[in-house]
Amino acid sequence: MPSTIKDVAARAGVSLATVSRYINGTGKLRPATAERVNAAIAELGFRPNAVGRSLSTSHTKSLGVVIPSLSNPVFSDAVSGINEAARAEGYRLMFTSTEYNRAEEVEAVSSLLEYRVDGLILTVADAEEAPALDLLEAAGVPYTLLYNQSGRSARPAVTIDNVAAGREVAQHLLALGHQRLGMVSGSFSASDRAMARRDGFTAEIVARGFPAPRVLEVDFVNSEVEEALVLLMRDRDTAPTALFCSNDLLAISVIGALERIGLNVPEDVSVLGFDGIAIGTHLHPTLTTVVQPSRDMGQTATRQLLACLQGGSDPDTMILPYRLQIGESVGPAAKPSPTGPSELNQTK
Amino acid sequence: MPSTIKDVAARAGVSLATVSRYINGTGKLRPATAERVNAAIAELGFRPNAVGRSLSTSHTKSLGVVIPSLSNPVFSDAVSGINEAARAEGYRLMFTSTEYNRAEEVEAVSSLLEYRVDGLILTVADAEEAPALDLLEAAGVPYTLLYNQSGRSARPAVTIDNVAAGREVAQHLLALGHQRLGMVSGSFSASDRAMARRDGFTAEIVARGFPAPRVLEVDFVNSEVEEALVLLMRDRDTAPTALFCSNDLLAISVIGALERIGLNVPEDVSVLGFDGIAIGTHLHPTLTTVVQPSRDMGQTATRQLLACLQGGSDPDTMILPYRLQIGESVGPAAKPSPTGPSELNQTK
DNA sequence: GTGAAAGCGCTAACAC
DNA sequence: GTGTTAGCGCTTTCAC
Repeated sequence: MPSTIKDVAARAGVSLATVSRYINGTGKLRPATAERVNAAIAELGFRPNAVGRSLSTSHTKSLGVVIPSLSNPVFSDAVSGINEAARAEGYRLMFTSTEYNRAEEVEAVSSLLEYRVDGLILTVADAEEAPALDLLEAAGVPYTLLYNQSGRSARPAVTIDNVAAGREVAQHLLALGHQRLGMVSGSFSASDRAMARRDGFTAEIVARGFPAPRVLEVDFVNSEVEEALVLLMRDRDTAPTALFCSNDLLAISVIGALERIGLNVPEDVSVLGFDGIAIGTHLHPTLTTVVQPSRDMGQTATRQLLACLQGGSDPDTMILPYRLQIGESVGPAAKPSPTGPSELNQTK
Repeated sequence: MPSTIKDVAARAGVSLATVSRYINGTGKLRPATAERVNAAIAELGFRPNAVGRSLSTSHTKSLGVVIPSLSNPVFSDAVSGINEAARAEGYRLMFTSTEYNRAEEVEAVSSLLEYRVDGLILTVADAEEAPALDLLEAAGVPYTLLYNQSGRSARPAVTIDNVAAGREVAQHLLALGHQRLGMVSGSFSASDRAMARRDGFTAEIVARGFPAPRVLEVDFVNSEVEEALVLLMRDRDTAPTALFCSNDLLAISVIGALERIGLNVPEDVSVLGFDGIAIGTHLHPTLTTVVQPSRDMGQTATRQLLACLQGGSDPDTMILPYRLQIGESVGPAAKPSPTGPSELNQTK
């Protein structure tokens, strides 16, 4: 139904090739010709068909984006950055969220490959074990990982040093006098970065001669978080005095659950998050967290990928800086109460 | 570089048409033939080129999505819903966020039109005055608005009744004894729904014989919010005792600013938000807000649009239910303090 | 400076 | 059942 280059050519009394040249600015047109073409285009409301062009040029000027979820601001911020950087270079985004479903990863990538995106940016569950990435490599389509901890597999990624961040979190907590530390994480199998944070955290604690942290792996459902926490915190004399959460959303859940079971943050337990989502500074207590430059990471990944598309080289891994942001949710270790441990769940 | 149908045909010793039929399941193949084709596809790692198919069929199985920003959970939730519903029907998403920039709206739509998306879902600044939509209509590409208050222009939309919601907010506040009400909104020119909420809010208040609310229109920058609030709240005897914010993100800013200038929520001022973003229930005080079924709205819009694509009919407007959710950020009107108005900014 | 024509990968008549 | 062929809308040699 929309008009084609052919219609424009007929109307302007020139050939297809001339119209094409006019549109793409390739080759010089006599001013008079250009004017006639221009007029024809305007009169017809002609809009070049990118599908035809893509078939002909074998590139689509579009990028695939695959992320686990949009509900976490960490990802939506990154996508904002991707969007901005892509648009600046005239690229469109084909977007998919997998909802943390690994099977979706390969389905999404397959589909994006059929659409012949020029490159992709993605966050997968586990960069070491990702059929979706193998697919991409087999297809020879450039991509760059975002957030993923691409360990020994050496896959191109824009990320932070999650292990170092985990260590720094441990140091911070230890420096505040906490001796019994714990970690609460979402499913490790859905997040290689959570694993890396745990590894750094644990390593540092052990290296300093403290007992390895108790690690709670929870399915991200509120009720389950609360249940698990009741168990973990039952005996205040042995329970952790500080909890490192693998991400801010989880930290927020944890703080809520803790308060519901009668524990105050940070007086009774300190809670530290990860990601640095904007809302963290508006909470009470404000979140202490490791902030990742999400938007910037998205932009960087995109620019890098785009550079490779023009240049031909393959993307490299880039480690961006993180920053420990001090909030109110972490305090100094409480001195053991002289009157003995306080009771939990006094409501009953 | 990737293999084509032709390669597969050659390898399987059949014609292009046969391979095409196999892929699309159109027409019957002799089992033996099907097997050979299947083997050839596997051996070659063949993946059909959607660009070629689109050119041939003149549909792309892709939907355009244009929203103002991903930073507001209201939009990222909607996009999640869109993503889910689209994927269920085998459609891909071409995504753009305009960052509340109206010029971007038409640029995004133009570009999406070039890519020949089969339909679009979008939230524009103002549905009454949107060149981007005129473009779409001229092109005859089906679309449906999301969140927009498509007033007399009768453009197809999936939304809630923002006017009624505004009225209900007013009733709620009035019922709690508040007599001087205020509203804080982002730029009205960037949000027809904010206008509608204000209109309903104001109309109800005036209809009940109370003075029209003071309306603050702020550019969404924290410092500006605080400044404006200082002015508005200077004289506690005449200042509003309850503030209706046009969205939750703004409400959160407002609560923060209020506390910074020494006013407690809800003791000194009640604050009511709009949208029902998930984080609202984790704040202190928890947000009282009008919740929109964002994810559901995204899904509904998508399903409706998709139905039209198959059916041929044009999308209709659907008004979904909203729900006033009571939180702690709104309390009963404070009795005038017997000792006179409290001082502001006592910190200095 | 401009035109003619081949071809990008696929689908859909239309034959056989 | 399966093959042939003509496009879909565009870009791009290669002539002129």
